[in-house]
Amino acid sequence: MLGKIGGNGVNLRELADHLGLSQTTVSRALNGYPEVGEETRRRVMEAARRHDYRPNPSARRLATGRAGMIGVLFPFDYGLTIDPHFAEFLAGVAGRVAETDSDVLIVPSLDGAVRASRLRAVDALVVSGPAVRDPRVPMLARMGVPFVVHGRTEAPGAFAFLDVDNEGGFRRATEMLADLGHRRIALVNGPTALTFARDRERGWRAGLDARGLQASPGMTVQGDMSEENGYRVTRDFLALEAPPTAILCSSMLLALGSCRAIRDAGLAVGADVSVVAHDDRMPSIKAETLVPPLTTTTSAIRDAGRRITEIALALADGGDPEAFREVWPVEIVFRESAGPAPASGRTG
Amino acid sequence: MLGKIGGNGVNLRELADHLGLSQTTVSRALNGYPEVGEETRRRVMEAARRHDYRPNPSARRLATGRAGMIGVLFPFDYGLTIDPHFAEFLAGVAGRVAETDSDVLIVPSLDGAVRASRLRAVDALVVSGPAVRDPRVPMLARMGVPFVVHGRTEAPGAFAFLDVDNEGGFRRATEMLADLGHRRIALVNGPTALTFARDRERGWRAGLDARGLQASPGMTVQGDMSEENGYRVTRDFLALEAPPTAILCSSMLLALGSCRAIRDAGLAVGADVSVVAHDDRMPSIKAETLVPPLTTTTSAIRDAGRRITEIALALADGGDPEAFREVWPVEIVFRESAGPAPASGRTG
DNA sequence: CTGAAAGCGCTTACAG
DNA sequence: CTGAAAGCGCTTACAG
Repeated sequence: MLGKIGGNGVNLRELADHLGLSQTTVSRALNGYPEVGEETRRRVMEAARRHDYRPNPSARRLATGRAGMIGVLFPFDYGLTIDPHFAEFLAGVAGRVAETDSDVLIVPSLDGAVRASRLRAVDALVVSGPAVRDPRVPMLARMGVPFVVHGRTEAPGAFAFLDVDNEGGFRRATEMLADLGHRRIALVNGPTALTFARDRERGWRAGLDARGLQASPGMTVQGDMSEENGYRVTRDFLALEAPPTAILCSSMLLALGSCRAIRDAGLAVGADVSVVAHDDRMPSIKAETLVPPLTTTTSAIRDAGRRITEIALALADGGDPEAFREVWPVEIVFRESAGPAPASGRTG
Repeated sequence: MLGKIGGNGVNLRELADHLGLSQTTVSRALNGYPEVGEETRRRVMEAARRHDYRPNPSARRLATGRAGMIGVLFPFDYGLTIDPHFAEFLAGVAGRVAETDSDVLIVPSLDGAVRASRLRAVDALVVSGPAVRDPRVPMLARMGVPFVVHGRTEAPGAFAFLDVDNEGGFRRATEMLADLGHRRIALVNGPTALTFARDRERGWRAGLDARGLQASPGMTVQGDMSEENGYRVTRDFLALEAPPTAILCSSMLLALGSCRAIRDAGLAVGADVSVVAHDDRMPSIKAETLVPPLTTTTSAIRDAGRRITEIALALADGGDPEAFREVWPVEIVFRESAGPAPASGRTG
């Protein structure tokens, strides 16, 4: 009883019996094999439709050895604050998978024997939100599951990944701010245990360095990617004796909080304090419609989800991981939230 | 080759041969059946560990008839703006499922024969973000797949659901604002094709009605649940000849935009225009840390995800859908963003 | 173009 | 407490 799922209609044998054909022929007709007679195929298709025949996925998987599923591993810090960007990323993955005959399996964590065994149910895995030292990557490599990482990690081996150029983007943004006369440029970052945050900090340092500026330790803070944290951190920055005149934020939500703190301090975003944020292009927060519109480093996370799924699909088909190591450029979109440093800011 | 997944270790037969036992006994030992000898079980467990034996999920599913998977249907409006709340909801679902030996399967849409057939791979389904007239619900009922809806829908039949009292929450919030002297209370809502938005509008109307106020058509707007839309709608409200003195927002993101528009207009949130928002308790935007802290109607969407998963699990075990029809209360948390109507507001 | 049969890797009555 | 055997519902060489 329990085992009967989905109103359990007919199975292949019953359908074949009904048609007076063999399971072989019916199976071939249904799966579009060329060697089936025109008329036979028509009859089979028609009967399948009429009896609402739906093949048992487990049986098919067992017979073919293909799971027909792409797994998605939650971001590394799952459990605390699930990053809202993940929804957008997942939408990209699911949208692409929906164009195939596979499905998406969510794998919250790799802990536990049960969970690990479940990985056999998957043709390839997408690892989202990797940490700099991410234990999941060597674990997957050891298990021999094909996988592709959204971002990078320090594990040895030529695993597949798709990353955006976080370091380059933040380096250029920092240089741009320096070129606008800013001398104290702060960075409100995510947890640097995560690769994207580590790389953005590197970019920030490199940018300062390139312009002969000091990366003073008090000028970067890492933490939650929340509106609240953006506010709190910025408020503290502005209370400094020598406050930053420009602030880089690792997400739009952080930037929203940052702008709020700036206004609360009676300052104007853009004029008194410049703000540049990284924009993953979540439709729910648009940089161009804020007031003032936000200057951003940007890359569409949904597109990354789509592309990474294509890689996962290719790996599932036996593709070579080394062939899939992509770094997408990060664009800088200049809007009004970034401007020349105020006069007082130049004297540092 | 292709079919070989996850480094394909030993299978049950090989493990049994190696141990000099039957597949029957090994299977029973592994699955914790009581009739296995103490010593035998130890040997089996040990060998399984040493050979990294991981049972083939498809074979197990085929044999037992249980999929070991809970499906999650994307919200109705998937494809356009995927609601960031969905990430939080999914975290609740995935967290609860992870405590079982099942997994989460994402089902973006019910379109297409392939997709529909995939539903057989699932023991029960969670339908998120239902529309008032949601074609997916009758479709699932017809197919006989056990399912539970997050929210309600108008389909006939005693399907399982878990909803929060959107109507009651917004009714009470509206009454509260009216009791504070507000006469023009606006509603910035999501698309009323979706049940939660329809119900909140109903609550708003009921609240106005209860206090003898008119629900003028210009005082509610539905649309995207984005920061931008909150801003745009509120800006338009404030440009009215008789602008609202209080605004209800259907999400925190809308409220963020709304507050921004209010401040842009040179007005103070709380003093000049009261704002009340619905808070699903996304960790990334906290009502209590905004300035001023936001008065909210609130219910934790992650908890709903957990509970709805328990319902889905129960349905998968043959539970009666009629036994699972829950409406959770919506609390009102009073903070500083809502206050008495300004003097000019009382004259309407 | 069609079919009989083996096989995918498990679980589970049934028998001992 | 253990095992031989059937069965879950497909796919796919192999033979014709």
